[in-house]
Amino acid sequence: MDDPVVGSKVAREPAMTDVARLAGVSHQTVSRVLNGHPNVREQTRLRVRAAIAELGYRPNKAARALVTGRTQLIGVVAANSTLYGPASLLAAFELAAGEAGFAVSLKRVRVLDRTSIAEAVEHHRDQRVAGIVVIAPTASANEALADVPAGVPLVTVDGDPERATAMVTVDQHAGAFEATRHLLDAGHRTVWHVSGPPDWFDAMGRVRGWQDALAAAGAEVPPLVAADWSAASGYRSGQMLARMPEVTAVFTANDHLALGLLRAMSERGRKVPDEVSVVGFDDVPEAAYFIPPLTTVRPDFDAVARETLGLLLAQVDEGEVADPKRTVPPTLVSRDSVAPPPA
Amino acid sequence: MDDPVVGSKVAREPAMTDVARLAGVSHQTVSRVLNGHPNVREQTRLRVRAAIAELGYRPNKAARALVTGRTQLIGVVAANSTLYGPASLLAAFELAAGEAGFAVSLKRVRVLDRTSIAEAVEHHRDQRVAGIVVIAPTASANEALADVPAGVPLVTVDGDPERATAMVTVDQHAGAFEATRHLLDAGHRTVWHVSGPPDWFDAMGRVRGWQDALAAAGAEVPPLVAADWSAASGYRSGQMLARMPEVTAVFTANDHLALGLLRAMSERGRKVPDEVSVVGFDDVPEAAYFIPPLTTVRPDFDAVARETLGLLLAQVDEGEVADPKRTVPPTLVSRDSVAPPPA
DNA sequence: CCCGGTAGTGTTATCGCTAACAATCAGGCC
DNA sequence: GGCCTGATTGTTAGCGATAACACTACCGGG
Repeated sequence: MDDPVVGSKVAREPAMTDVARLAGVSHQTVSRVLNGHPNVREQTRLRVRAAIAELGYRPNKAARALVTGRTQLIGVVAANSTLYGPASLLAAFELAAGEAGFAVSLKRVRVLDRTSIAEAVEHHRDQRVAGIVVIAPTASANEALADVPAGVPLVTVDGDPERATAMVTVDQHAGAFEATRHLLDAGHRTVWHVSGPPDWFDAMGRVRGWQDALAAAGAEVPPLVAADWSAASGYRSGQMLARMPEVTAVFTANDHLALGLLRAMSERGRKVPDEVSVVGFDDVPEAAYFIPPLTTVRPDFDAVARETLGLLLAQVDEGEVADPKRTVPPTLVSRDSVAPPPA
Repeated sequence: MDDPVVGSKVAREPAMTDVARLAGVSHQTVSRVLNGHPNVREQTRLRVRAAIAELGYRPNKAARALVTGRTQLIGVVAANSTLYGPASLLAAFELAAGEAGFAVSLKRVRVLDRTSIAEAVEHHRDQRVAGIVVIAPTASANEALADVPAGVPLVTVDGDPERATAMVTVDQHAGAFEATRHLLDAGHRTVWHVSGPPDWFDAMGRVRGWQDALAAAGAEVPPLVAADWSAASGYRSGQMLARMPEVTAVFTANDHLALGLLRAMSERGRKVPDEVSVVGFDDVPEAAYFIPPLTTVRPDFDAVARETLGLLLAQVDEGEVADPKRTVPPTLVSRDSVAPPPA
């Protein structure tokens, strides 16, 4: 007897016709009220609203999507990564999209290769999403985007700055430039760089920013120390750099590399910042509690998210956008890991 | 002239009838092929598949959802947090769901309060999701779940262990118990604990595991040091504990607390692990590169994700599940932050 | 007084799919 | 041969919304 039955049929979710019947109007009028159509008498509108409330009616999005051919859904493709940058970006975007009334359908891929990304994009197209956002920080992801047919609103985040398509990125070059100049300004003759993986655009942008800052200052460009994003590789790089007395300043491509480097320096007895200065990138929440507190570059993920959403919605509404590339400058956060070089 | 037109009508996405016409069958037969219905002749099946491929046909999910009343969508509600635990859980779940053929619709909320969660759940119900997963690690989130009407398949992750509803959690108690016992086994007379925020179930479970391990060993229970999850509060707690010579072993509720604590110990000249042993919780990727490498407890997020998905799908298929609570035990990862107490 | 315009509302067709049932055909059995 | 059975396929009727158009008052102007 617990089954919700009315008469002989099982109760189902109320539909527009149920509301219409209760309010004594046609279902079309209910639709007009729901969509804010102007030509509905105030009194009718109120009756319909009351009926909606009474029945607990909720519009069926599938039906609407079927007839309009659109959804209020944004598809996001991201790597299965908990790296701080991508994860923060994702969270910021989901929040921004949600607050703009869009649902976010997320597809994680194990690897950012052509097949996976193509599949994820197809998956979203199957769902008839309004637009797609791809977090594509690697070269392989970039290639995959070539396969995406035009006509689908699509914004790339953290992708290849050379691409002509719609894209939003953190200004890696400016951040790295500023980090490097900050170290030079402290009096260091040059700055070493521990870089991220070479197939990441973020990493490459930071390398170029570093190089350009050195060049602008007329400083010697030391060999690049290639690593990945992990504390482990930062540690290995640090073990090498710690043995070289001429190394007095290091800019690492992210904070976790810096963490590993700090440990290597500490093990070798090289004091930071007295003997070696270090600047990171990302400003992870715990960076202020490294030993010593880390000077680093903070990207504005909220701004990237807002720009991304704006660009995507502009494409949805207008089809094409004139200048579809946005760059968001990061800021330097100064803490205790930078000092003048030893005399 | 660039518009894709055929005859006098603008080309639209091919529908089932287009496939049917090309294959010389009825649209229903196409539907049967798509849904793997048994009674279709092999030859017909092949003709239909060929037509599908030729047209690049993709089924319209909105139409299917409309008629079946179901979707292949799972709604997830999560806080807008980049804390390692919740973020990893989320990523693992999204991947698992995706590989099981489900799309994930994600709704982030700024705060885990009653209103936000209720709204997020409504949002998902509007979308007619097949089921909902709420990552509800705090007391406030737990309250909000009381408002969710029965009948919607729903699984809580990291929620209140006392709740009777479907839930999957990391076994906080077991992890904390093991961490504490590991320190006692090393010879420490007792173990101090720096806890997470008291409104988090994770934090409370870890506190109880710690207490029970001390009680089981007949060790004295020192006062609890209450903190939040941040390295900052770990640092503050560490500044206090570093001054107390009787403190030789500390279990922190997560790795970032441990990081802050390590820095405070280092500043005060208390050597880890020679004078003070430390165990964390989470096994963040960089924990192996703390100074010293951190012994910690590693939750199995992939297993939690799998259990969650399994439980949710079981509810979708069977309505009710007999024993809807799953606990996933974590494992201790031993590194260099634990040693016997100083003589 | 008739006409056209406009506000407000209803009627009907349609989106693309699945469910239910009907129709057809072949083979086996009496 | 006629009938039953099962495999295969087609026909029809919705699902719940929007779009297009039709209809009814009511208004003012000629």
